[in-house]
Amino acid sequence: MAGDEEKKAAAARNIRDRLSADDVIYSLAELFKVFGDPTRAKILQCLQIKDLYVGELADILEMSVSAVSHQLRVLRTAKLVKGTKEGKEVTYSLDDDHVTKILEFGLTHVNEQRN
Amino acid sequence: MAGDEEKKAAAARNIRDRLSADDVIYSLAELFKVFGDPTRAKILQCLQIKDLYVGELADILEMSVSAVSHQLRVLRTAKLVKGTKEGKEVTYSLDDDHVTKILEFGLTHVNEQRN
DNA sequence: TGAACAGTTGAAGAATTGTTCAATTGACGG
DNA sequence: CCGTCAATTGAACAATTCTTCAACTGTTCA
Repeated sequence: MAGDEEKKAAAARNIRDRLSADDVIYSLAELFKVFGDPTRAKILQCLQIKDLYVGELADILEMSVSAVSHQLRVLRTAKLVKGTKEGKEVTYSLDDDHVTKILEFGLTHVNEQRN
Repeated sequence: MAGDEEKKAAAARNIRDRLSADDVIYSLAELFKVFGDPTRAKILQCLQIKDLYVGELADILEMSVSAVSHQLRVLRTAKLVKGTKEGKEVTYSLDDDHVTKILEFGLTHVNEQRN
């Protein structure tokens, strides 16, 4: 059949047009990528409990201050946390209402998966 | 002060003990990592619309069948999609109630961030 | 001023990731 | 059985990621 390829292409276009715009998808993936690292997930969990400064986070996670700081930069760039300088220390806190919900949701999923 | 270091360590331990167990955190990060790639996010969105077989997905995403298949393997491993062989074709569908909600949630977040 | 401390930054290296290409498996029709 | 089509797989490669180390900025306090 001759128009077969065209039909397939039209069907593909139909679905493709219903997806989110490319830049939205990229932002979405970017967001999830930030959550997709154990260190960052832990940092976010810590900050759910209370605001903390970098040295404290390093102690809790048993990691170098430098490593923690690098990850905090990623979280800052994603606007998920913010740091405010207080004297020598920089205290970090969650900067986004969604963080808690997203983590919660993921945890629910993971726990259910575990049965 | 001598007991200062000990106090800090105790405080750190206190917070650390309230975090999710390490393997839970790892699973959590692993889950988000799967969502953290544009191609996979698109595949999931496609399968939200309707079940599709590999060739169709390749057409929609304008990618090679091989590339799509590799990503489907990742999604399968994460138990987010499942494939069922029907003749020569393998039809894929979402295998998890949470997928839609997680994507939805992420999209809401991304859209709000955009203002 | 300068020593000590908190944090950030950049370069470097190992490890992981996503795509491509070629080879392979498995199902179907002649 | 053979050729074809759909899909999976493994090796290879470039690109990205995460941690470490060393150097640096900036603040405090003596």
